[in-house]
Amino acid sequence: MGRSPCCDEISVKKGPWTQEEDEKLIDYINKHGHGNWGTLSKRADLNRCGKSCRLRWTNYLRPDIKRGKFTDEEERVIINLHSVLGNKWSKIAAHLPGRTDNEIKNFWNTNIRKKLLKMGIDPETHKPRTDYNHLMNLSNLLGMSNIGNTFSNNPLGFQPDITHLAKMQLLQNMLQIMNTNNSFGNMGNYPYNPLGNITPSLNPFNLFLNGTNTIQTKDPLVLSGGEEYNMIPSLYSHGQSEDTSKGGSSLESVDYSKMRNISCENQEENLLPSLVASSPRISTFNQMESCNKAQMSIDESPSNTTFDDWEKFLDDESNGSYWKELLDLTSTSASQISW
DNA sequence: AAACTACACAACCGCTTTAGT
DNA sequence: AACTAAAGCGGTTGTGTAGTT
Repeated sequence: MGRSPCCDEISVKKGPWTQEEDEKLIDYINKHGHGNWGTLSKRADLNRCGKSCRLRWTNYLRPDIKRGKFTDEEERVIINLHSVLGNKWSKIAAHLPGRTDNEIKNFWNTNIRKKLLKMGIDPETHKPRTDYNHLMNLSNLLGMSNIGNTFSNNPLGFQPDITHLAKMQLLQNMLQIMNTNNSFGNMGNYPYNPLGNITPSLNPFNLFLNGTNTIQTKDPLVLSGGEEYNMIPSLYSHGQSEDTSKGGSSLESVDYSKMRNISCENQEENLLPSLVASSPRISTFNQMESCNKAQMSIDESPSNTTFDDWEKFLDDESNGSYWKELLDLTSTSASQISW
């Protein structure tokens, strides 16, 4: 299993490919196929490393490569697959005809990743972020936006969707924490109690209610989600649209039901927008496959945009009293946890 | 207009896996 | 089974460009 000989031992050209080089490579492969990449570079009169030739061909020159922006549906597929497969770009790419692993990886790192972070979702675990600094920032944001809303002229310049976003994130994070309450009750399994140094009177939910942050910590507190909690709301949980599943899309059919760790028995009770596995990579595929596909809502709920359902869910109630009620409820539940 | 910044994407690097002997 | 070369893969870096100050 030795390493392949390094190209820099030979004096080969590096850096961006010229049009002339591209033409030589395309011309050669069209006539002879690529065969051995190492010998190809010499035969095609390219002063390039074989690896470089292969990469240029597979990532750029191949005729079946799909160019242009990723569609919403492609984005959704990528996110869903990533939640199951992790950074297995080539495996993800296998489900997106015409897209290369490199392209998907770049798209993820420059686009989706940031988008998820902004929404309070950890792009690695696909769980809501639960570090307290993040929650406190949201809390402050909410508090400030409430102040802003009391003035007709909105001196802080907050836009409604900022408030909206902050609420969405708060809700997610609260649900995440509530879902982990079993773990808190059994902290013996954890190396430390993440909330051990917060006194009961400083129940974070009470702080969120007021939009204030009175906890002073030097270091960020990180909550461990543990392995046991079940379902969390997802902002991107829809699988393919109906159109796709009927073959209306060029995307290869993806059977998410075989990939996800979904707690089937709780499925019917859940009134929240559709859900995604909270810790998919922890679960085994056996568990995933034990779920009856018929119980899955993910492939049966077409959505125009990735986040529509969550937004509808949040928009359905008038803001103030609803959120107060919800937060009160959440606070009560949370207080039963040993803070 | 110049300098700076952020972003997108192509390409490289080095490790792992696969296939052939 | 052991070894090697080639291919595959994922993380990282470099570069061009658009947007902002």
